[in-house]
Amino acid sequence: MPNKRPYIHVSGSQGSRFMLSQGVGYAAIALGHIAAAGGKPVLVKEIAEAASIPAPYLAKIVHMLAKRGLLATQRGVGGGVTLAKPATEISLYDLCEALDDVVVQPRCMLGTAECSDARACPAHKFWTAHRNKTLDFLRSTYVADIAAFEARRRWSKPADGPGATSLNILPS
Amino acid sequence: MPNKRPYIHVSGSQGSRFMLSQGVGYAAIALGHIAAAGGKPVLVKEIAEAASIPAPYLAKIVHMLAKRGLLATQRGVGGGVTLAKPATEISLYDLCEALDDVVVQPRCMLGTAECSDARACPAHKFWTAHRNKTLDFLRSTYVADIAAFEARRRWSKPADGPGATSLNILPS
DNA sequence: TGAATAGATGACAAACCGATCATATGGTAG
DNA sequence: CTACCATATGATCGGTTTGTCATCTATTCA
Repeated sequence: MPNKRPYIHVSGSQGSRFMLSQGVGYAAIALGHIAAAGGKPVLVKEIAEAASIPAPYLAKIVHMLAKRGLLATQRGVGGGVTLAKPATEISLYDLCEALDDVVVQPRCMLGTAECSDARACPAHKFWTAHRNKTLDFLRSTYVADIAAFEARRRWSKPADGPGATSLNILPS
Repeated sequence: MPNKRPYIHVSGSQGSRFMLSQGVGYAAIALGHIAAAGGKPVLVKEIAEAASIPAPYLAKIVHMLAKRGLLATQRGVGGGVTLAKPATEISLYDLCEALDDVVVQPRCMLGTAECSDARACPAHKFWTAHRNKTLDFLRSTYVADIAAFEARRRWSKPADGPGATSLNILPS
């Protein structure tokens, strides 16, 4: 339905620091779709069309997630993609790990190589605490939450106020 | 002196989401050095050697910051780089803006194009609050703070505990 | 004027991410 | 066995950031 692309399509790496990689974003939405299907295999093509994600690229992400044990794929007629474990047991953090997002690697905010509690950069104290909050969110947000959020939004009025934005997905 | 490089040198964009760009990190440390010189012009080469930053790359960053009005450069004998305004008036946020770091651009955590209060992605509420804290830190941390932090660390024992890590640079 | 100094500038390479295309491979159904 | 379907896989491309190199230009000083 939406011919306006719901993703920021950027050729090249283009940066985008301070957000998850595009791949993890795609994965999060895709797994939400798969979870919503309730165990029935879903085609990569279907997901790609529904979420306006480039299909060949999504196929590679799906393949990687299958290799890492988060998805199960089945070729041939009647095949498709299913979750390899319950939607309540796959967190955003798991997706970041599986897709090697840099957010899971401890990095200095300023890029210094030797940055630790013992030898801190000027931003170290802030960044350590801030990063922990990021990881807490990723570890406590599950594919099930994403599916529930998307399902709820589908019943709310689009572009609605509080109904569309108050969700249990939000810690603190 | 340090032949171990204090920066993570990565050829290529390599990602590094969830930190500032390498350029902003270099700029922050470089301006700390310049501020510490107390108004005397500092050579790009000196800064580069002291901080183990690639000199030609630093030269470009310095040039950009000069174009944006944060630094003043002077060629010829006795020349070098000085701050164009007081160290207490140049924030990390200013550096990010001048160097077009993506942190200053509002972006959805999951990369969706249409993400707003009205049409939120599952991470929107968390991310909005989290991002505001990031910006608060950047806006309230100044080149003067960096210079002071580096100066203090120089007097502390290297790799020391609380003395080296407790600093006024940390909000909350 | 000429030499030395120091930043300015442009060309270019490497690495990575996002994306696309074509083709191979593994399954199911008849 | 054959046709068809759906994922698997590899080649390739464009764009961005980071980094290197060579050269130009501006300034100072003798």
